[in-house]
Amino acid sequence: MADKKHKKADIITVAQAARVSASTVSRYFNHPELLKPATRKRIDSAVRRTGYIRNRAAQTIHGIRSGTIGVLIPTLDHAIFAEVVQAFSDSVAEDGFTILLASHGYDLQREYAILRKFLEHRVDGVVLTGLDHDEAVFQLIDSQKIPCVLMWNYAAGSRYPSIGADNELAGQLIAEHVLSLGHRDIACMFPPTGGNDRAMARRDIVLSTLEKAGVTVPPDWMFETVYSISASKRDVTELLARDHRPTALICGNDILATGALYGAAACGLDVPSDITVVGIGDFKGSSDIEPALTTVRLPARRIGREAGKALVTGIISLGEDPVGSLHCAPEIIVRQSSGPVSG
Amino acid sequence: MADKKHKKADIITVAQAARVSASTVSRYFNHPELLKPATRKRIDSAVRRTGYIRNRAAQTIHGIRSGTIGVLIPTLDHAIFAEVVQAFSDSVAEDGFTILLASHGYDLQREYAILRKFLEHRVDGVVLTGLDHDEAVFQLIDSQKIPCVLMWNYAAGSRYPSIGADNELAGQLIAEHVLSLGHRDIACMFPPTGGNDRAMARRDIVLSTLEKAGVTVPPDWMFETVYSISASKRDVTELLARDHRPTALICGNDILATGALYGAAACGLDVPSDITVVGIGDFKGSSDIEPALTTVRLPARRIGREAGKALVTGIISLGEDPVGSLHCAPEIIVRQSSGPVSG
DNA sequence: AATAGTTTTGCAAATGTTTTCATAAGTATG
DNA sequence: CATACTTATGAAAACATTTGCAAAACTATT
Repeated sequence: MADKKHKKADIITVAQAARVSASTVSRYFNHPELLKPATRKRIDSAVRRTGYIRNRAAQTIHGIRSGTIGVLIPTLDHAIFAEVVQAFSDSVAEDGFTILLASHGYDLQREYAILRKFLEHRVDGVVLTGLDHDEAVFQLIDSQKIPCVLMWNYAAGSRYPSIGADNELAGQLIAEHVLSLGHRDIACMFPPTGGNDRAMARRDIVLSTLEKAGVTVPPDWMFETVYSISASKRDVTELLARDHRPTALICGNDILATGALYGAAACGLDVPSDITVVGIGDFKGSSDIEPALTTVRLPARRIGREAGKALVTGIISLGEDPVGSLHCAPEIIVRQSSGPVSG
Repeated sequence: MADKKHKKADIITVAQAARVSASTVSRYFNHPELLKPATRKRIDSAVRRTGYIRNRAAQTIHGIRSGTIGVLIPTLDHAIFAEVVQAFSDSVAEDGFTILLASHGYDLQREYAILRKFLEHRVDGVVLTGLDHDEAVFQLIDSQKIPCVLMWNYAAGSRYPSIGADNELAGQLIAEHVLSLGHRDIACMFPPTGGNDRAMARRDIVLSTLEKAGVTVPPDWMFETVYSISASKRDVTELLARDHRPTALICGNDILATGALYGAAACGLDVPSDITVVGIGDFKGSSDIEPALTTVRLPARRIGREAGKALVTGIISLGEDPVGSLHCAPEIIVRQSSGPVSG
């Protein structure tokens, strides 16, 4: 159908084909109601014949929105982030936005560089993951006066509107649950916390909640384990082989907890009668694993959706009513992997 | 640091601050070697003081590359796609490209619309997932003369260079493995195949491989199960409750196989002595689950990386040497979930 | 110190749009 | 059928850059 000429069709090509001026073609796209129906039809056919595709770059230099949103995440390799991004993308796509996606792998320096690149592309808004970022990052966003939301975590006084779950609350909920079952000999396994405020907040609150109840986690029951089922399985296998075993294990996320369940199974121990295992996140498989995992639900899809809606609102009504933070509350999900301390 | 003026800084603001012309500032970025070191320093400081950020949109209308690549996937919710995208993104980021990401949810109509949007943004190249797409999609890409690769699947005569695994081979490998263990009573569980050439190809080749060996799968042992651990667990629980049970179950992907393992455990059956369960994909947790899953590895990271390298090459050397297809061979991974037929 | 050659810089045109303003074409009113 | 509106269209300026060409500023050579 498309008469591919030598050069790609521009608005002038279309104008000539339709025997109108370029301005009229521009109006055809932006204010079609201003055109006579007959002209509209003529242009319609010309667009089709020439295979014209609008050039957003040319529009963007007029201060018109680019229709893109920059999404900056640590990594897609954690299923939960993939889920958030998917929901976010679907949400903003409804309003015609496309996402520019990049991951920094927990490297704050890279985050700054990526943000700059986003701004070069004149994104209409940006989403960062988590609350803590380099001060330079915040200043850059400030200086560009571009809408921004912090997704995934929630905190009342965040530097930009935050939309997500309160991680401290999540950690507290799971710690209290374990305590309420009577456990006192508790081990903890968290991912490395460098550059990862989420993991850090969770760990700290878990420990302080336990301490408030008079429970101290001995150093050799504190594991820093990379985000991987096999690493967790390995560490847990090692832990459970020792003479003195904890009665409960609190994991910083469901992936670690999954590995822990596998590790316990490999050691021939029963969960929860021999040991209670809990996670944080409520990832996809967590309800189906045997035994089903007790965890705290972080509503990923909802967070992504709400963050998308909020940012789009911020972009469309630029400045008018500033976007507010939104707490998507975490929720304790008690399943079979936790039970009262036996003995 | 950035003196935020009222309006955002443009190249002219910088030029004035550095007491040079706009052209010189442009050269500072694009051909710095043409400038006198002293001028360079002056501009450097001006850029810093004004907080100037280059405008790629303005560059792009000069036919300069936009530095973006459109990535079109079915969904991020399948961890394996997230992994491919992550690897792809990392790969092209090395050459300064940023990805525009969108998912079509297996809706071919939406795929066309998204592609158009990508082209409006003047992406330098596009990646589609899988081999089968609407003819209109291919024509659109043809007409724009833009580099394209088909990622994830491989097939010799694909319409555009394909970089991925041969799904037929993957299906054949797993079917042959199960047959080689002596199984004859075999059930199959595949995801719905509508609009999903990968799943379709896998299913068809599995069935035909079995048939070639004289094994026919009865209709009530053919499950069409949505991509979810719980759905699979449910269906498998139902299957295993029947009087006549298969000795092996071939699943279209590792998620379904994981659910099947859980289902078997819930029914009190032992894998593999009561039933062999195999998957396709070798997803992240598959090696750690108990029992570890026998599957076919589809090298997601490698595929993403190679696709990225190939597309970037295609973009940079536009036209010169056309990108070739690349087969990232699937590989059978025998673990504990499969065993010889007993009985 | 004049000349030729080289390096550095600026001017102006070009890129593909949108938009303001002005003009041309219709339409209703007297 | 002239007049005053209204509606539809075009011309040209504006947007933020890059780039070809020409001029200016150096350097080296005599």
